[in-house]
Amino acid sequence: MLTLALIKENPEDVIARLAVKQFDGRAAIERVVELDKERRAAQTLRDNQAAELNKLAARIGALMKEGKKDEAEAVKAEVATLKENNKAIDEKLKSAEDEINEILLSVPNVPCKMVPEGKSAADNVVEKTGGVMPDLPEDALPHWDLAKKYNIIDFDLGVKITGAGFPVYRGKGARLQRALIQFFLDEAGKAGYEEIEPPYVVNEASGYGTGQLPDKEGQMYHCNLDNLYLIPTAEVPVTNIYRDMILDQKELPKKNCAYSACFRREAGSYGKDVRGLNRLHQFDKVEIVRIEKPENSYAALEEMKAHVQGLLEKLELPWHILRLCGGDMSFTSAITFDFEVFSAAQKRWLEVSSVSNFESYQANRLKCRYRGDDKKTHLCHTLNGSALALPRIMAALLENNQTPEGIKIPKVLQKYTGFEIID
RNA sequence: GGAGAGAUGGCAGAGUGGUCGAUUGCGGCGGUCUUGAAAACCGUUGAGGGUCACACCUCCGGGGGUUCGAAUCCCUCUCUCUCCGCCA
Repeated sequence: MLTLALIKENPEDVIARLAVKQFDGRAAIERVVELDKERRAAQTLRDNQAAELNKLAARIGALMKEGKKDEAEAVKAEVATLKENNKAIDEKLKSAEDEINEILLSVPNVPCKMVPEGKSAADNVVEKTGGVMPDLPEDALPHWDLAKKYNIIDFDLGVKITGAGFPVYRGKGARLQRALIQFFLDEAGKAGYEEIEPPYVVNEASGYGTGQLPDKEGQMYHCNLDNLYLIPTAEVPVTNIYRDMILDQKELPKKNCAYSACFRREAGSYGKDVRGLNRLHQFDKVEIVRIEKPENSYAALEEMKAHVQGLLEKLELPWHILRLCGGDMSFTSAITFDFEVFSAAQKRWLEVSSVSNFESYQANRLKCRYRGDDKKTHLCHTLNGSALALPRIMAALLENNQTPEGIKIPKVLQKYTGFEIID
């Protein structure tokens, strides 16, 4: 959530920046500023009364020791009236605090200055393009047909076992999945990211920490009996490693990577977007997560983008980078770059990575701080990115590399797959 | 699933109603000594709110209660650990 300090410092600027995200925050921000004034006034009052009560209590203690019971009783009466007054102030204080908190949880992160205006995905800006477009014949097959032809992914079997969106990979398909995971983890390791194997199920506190709760509650699978959530991304458990921590600045940056299966309910999805591997309820992903000092977070973001770009180049896929416009960004992000690859038989760009800087928005919820040169605590910046999500990479690889002989495996993966072609 | 124990500052671990925000040890930081380091010794070291800065206030798993006064007593919830059972 946003910090009160940022809001108080320049409410109009916050409102203006929220507008870039197509969020009308005027009422909320103005209310928070007002409530904060009320809260502080009430707090001062209450603190003073508490100080008074503390003194009286100490005096009663002293009087009791001296055996002056009557005097003590008189002071007790005084305390009783003071306490009556406190109740009203306490309630006011608590309701102001609660309301501030509630509002702050409902206000998204402000986009940074580099985020372009825009309402929807149509307004995203293509920032960079690379790779070579494959030249496929007219009768090239989409990946769901290829999956069937070579018997490497069975969607119907997944429906039988679980439901739509839970494909079964088999044979060389399963092997290719494992190869991709291994390749992505190895590359992240080489780039200095410590590998983590996190739990795939998290508690409520972790859901709040990274911002999935309360606003995206319906997107996560929930185990009612234990009140635990299936992770929609490894970002959640990995970032929550740093919840409620004060790091020494010497420990920063923290660079972690993690493979995990990801579970998403994708409520409300429909149509051609969900065909084949394009949108699943369970998929595999390698995620990179960084905890940074604020002054370094944008340099870190560029490093992460370069890392993802490098992966796509090694996989020899045609790619481009989108700078998301305000209206298409997620709730918690300050800036997001999406990487898409071109899936040549579908003739579509598919999102395979999303790299974001959350600045202090997540850190504020996580209470992830570091101690600076001034010996004081400051909020860290958190960042994460997919490096990479598997299904759409798989889709593009299958479609783009299809030949009459079979599907060619990119060179860089061959040592992981142990085969050069799926036939 | 059954039985028991526990939750205190970065960690370990005292503290059972009145200067306890908390003894002590380790760790961290600063210093003395040393060519340097280690050892030893001295000092310092929780977080949040509040203030220009102090003062002051809150926090000993969460919530509620008793009391003039609670880390300490009561209720409740959550979590952790140990043993038994089941099991990869």
